[in-house]
Amino acid sequence: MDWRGIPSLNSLRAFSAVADALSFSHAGRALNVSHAAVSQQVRALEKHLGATLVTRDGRGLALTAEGALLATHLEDAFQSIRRAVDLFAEEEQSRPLKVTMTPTFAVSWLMPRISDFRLDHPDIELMLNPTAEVVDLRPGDTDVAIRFGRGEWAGVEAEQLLATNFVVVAARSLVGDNEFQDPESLLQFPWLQELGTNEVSMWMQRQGVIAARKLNVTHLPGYMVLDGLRRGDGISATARAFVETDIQTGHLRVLFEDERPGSGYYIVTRPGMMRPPLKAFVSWLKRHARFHG
Amino acid sequence: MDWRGIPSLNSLRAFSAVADALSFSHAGRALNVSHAAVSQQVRALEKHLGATLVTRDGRGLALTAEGALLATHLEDAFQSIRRAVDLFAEEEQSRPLKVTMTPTFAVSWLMPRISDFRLDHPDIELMLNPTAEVVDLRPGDTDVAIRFGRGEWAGVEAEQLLATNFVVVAARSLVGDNEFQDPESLLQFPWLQELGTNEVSMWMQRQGVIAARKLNVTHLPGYMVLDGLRRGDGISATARAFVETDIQTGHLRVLFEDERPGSGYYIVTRPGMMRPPLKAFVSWLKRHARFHG
DNA sequence: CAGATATGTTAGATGAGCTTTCATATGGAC
DNA sequence: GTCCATATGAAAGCTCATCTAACATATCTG
Repeated sequence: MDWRGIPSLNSLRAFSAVADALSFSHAGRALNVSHAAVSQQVRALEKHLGATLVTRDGRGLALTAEGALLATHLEDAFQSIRRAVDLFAEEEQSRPLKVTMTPTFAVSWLMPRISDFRLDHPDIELMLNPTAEVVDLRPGDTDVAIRFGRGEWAGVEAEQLLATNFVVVAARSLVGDNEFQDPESLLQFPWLQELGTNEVSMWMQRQGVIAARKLNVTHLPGYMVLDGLRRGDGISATARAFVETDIQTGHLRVLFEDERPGSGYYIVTRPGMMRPPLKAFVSWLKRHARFHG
Repeated sequence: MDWRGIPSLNSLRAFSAVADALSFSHAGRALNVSHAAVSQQVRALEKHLGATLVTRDGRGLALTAEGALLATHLEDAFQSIRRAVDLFAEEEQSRPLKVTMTPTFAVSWLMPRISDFRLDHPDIELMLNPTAEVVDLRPGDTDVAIRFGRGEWAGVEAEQLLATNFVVVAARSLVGDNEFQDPESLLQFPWLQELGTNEVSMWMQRQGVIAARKLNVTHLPGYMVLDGLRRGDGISATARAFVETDIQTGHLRVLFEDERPGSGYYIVTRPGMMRPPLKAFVSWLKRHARFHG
């Protein structure tokens, strides 16, 4: 595209509005400027093109033959722009909002609240992708991820949604009331872990327990881990917030707790502008985190 | 057309240029601005639309899916504008230049010089309309008129091309060497006058000679009047400049001369901008009036 | 690693485009 | 005709959108 020789777009717009309204005053109102502004723009355009586009006869205007010619083509062009922008906005508005998160978060936090969001924003189509995999936030693909961590990811924006520690918990029915000083002493019990993750063995390694191979781990879909944990099928590691109630009632026991500052679930988005549905979702998340813990 | 909600046209243009060049720097060069200007415009557009349009990765850019969508439609729209402007300019350039003038002026002044104009501007198509009728300068129709008078016409622009008095002349062979003190004494001679005009009787009335009906007038096409005058077929009234040579040689005699300030031939155009071919013609006229009288 | 070539970001300059104001022109109501 | 409502025209001056300048940073190439 060669941009040379094209008159100021604003003057073209002004003229197009004038051709439409056949009045500087009306055109000015349509463009939200004064009649004088429109008049000046049109005169500038006439000067640029070296031709008379409108004839002024006192009150009222008329297009010259040349003006009419230019106007018809310009009208098409500006309507193309209109359409382009409208189409874009519509696309932005209606494209489903893709959210990814861990299955545990989905089951324990998001699903119980999600109908409220659908009620608030019936026009926003949600696509939830609960998966243990860390999904790329590619533009045009996933809009937002909810991840556990300390908010220290490069190249993305992270805002804490839920502050909670990472805990190793088990049903009292499984481990009784014994005190466990040493993580190694937990190797005697069966463990539950989400398919495709290895948080347990990583935690063990962090604690200095090397014998990961000795672990008796049952891998199962993420949404089943908490149920198994409560039933006493095994020990597991999870965010404390999701089992807080069970801990309070004494049904579950906290065996070890990672107390690292900043631990919790984060809203992770691409840097830059958020499209309206994403904005709505993020602010809904934050509102619910404040009110309902 | 509803103009609300459309982002700044300049930012749309900047983005379109970026989408085309896939580089702020190149786009800036194409738009004749700095890379920073383009960058800012695009960022403003992203803010307005609430979406990320381009991803910056160090050196080089890439459009997001949304950006690509918008860009394709915008490209069409801006090319429409391009076409509209180009078409207009072409039309302006190639539409024949319509000129009207009196037949006398055409024969005596314009035709002897016109081939020079065609040589200078072979691309400009000329349409000459030599007629006694006073033609309206309607936009899109007649571009310029050459009229005799004193430059006092309302609603048009008039610039003197040729200063010359209005004279009543006759061949010496017709009227001899007698002195004529009184216009009335000329009634004895035959008169020549252009078809469709009555300048002679109007001149008579201005001189206080009422008996217009007594005039012996031969009406003939304008381009034949001067020839008849020189042959001695009758007295006529005309602009002095066209018969100056005959007067100098003594072949024609000036019987009366209207010495009113400002008398002459005028270039008469519509107020406002002149399209390029008109500009070229007018300046050619003035150049030749200066050099060749 | 140095050099060339991108983009990012900010502060500050500039001018396109605007509003304001007053003058003028026109048409309709009376 | 006069008055009033509603146009455009022209000029002065303001202001904010837009640009440049300058420097920092990132990436590819030789």
